[in-house]
Amino acid sequence: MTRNPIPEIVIGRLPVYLRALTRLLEQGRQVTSSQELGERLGISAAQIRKDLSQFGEFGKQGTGYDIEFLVAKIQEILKVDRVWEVAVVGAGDVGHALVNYGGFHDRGFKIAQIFDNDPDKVGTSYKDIVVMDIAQMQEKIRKAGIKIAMLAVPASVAQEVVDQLVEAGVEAILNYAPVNLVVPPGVRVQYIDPSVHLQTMTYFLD
Amino acid sequence: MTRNPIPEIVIGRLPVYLRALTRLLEQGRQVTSSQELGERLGISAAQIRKDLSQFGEFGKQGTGYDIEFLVAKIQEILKVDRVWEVAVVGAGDVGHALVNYGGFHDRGFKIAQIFDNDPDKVGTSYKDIVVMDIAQMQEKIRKAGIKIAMLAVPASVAQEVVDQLVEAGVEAILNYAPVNLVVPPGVRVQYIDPSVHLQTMTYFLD
DNA sequence: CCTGATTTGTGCAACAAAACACAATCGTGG
DNA sequence: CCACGATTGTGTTTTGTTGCACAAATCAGG
Repeated sequence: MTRNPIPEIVIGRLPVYLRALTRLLEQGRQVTSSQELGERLGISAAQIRKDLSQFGEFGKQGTGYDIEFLVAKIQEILKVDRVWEVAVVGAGDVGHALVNYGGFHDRGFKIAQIFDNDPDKVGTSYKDIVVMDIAQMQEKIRKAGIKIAMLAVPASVAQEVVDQLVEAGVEAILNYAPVNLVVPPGVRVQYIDPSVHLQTMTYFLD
Repeated sequence: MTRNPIPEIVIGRLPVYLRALTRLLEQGRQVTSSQELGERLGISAAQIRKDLSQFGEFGKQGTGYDIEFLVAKIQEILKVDRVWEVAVVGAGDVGHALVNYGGFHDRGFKIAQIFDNDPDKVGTSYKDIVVMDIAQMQEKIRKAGIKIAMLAVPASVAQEVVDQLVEAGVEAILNYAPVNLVVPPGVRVQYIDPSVHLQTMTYFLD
């Protein structure tokens, strides 16, 4: 039952469910329950059931959830039942690690383009992808119809690059630069800043 | 004024405030308001005021907040008014990028130890830190009294390493491995998984 | 010293999320 | 083919979070 506006917090949990379910599949499991999943994720069983029920009835009473089926459903909901081309901006250590990372392939993403403004880097290859000049970024992204970018540039130029990305049609940005970004409505940003993550934990240390 | 149990969601916003305030300081600003801060962060002014008021009265009516003072207060609250030694486990691309990253220094963290199980990597230096064998991890971490670790190992061994870290006294883990970790009460985990972050955004794409 | 423009801190109301609890359903084993 | 244990989906209750609105405080200018 595709209900009206699904809370964003629910959407945020789906990738976590998906990751755990995929792992169960790899372990040869065929069926699981909200209880088992909840124990593994530290989430209540009721919450998992309610989250999933927002999108349909995927389980069987008395039995649980067929993992393969549920994985397919969540992939469909999250629109990762396809492969999205992604652009990486910034060919420093982070950009390098992202390009080398093998984990995107099975999860709906493929790094298609890399950009940097350093002439020494432009033209070199990361894996089988040639680093392009950031001056060509907008044209290349628009031409390829890329909607997703990962931003791994210095904080000082992040906002400027974001403005260009948005103008080129990008609608989802994973930001590794340690600054808040201002984007127009309809464009989403997710933040990865190790210091921020660490600082949320130090509060609880002695 | 209520110093009792502060909601975790509030704690999670403080590092973001801190980052923005620090940036304002760098720009030479001395005073700001909840309204200005809110506009920059996409958060309501009321929320910022309420969050901060959980810890004390840091602003001045009619004037706003003295940025330097507020930065100091938030650093104190988050316990990043000191420098925490951090251990990195896994000397692959991610571990490498973390060690090279210059952004920890001013934000309360210092990478003090790196571990890997690859004999080819053990003994080599990343920056000025020598990669140590993971076999010595528990001893080294315990001896140094390290409470914070960043985990950048393959998913298949992540839980096993975490168990060792916890046993060695680590209480906060920033996990780059794409798996959910099970930890005892009192130990905190934060997750960084680019695919998960991206998948929360694809839902909203066309 | 008074007035008006700001801006904080907060009580209260509105909204959102999580937990509870249970009828309905399913599969199994006797 | 019946009874029982397991498990879902969901209406209701409980708990938590956010937004609103305003008194109180502050400052600048005349």
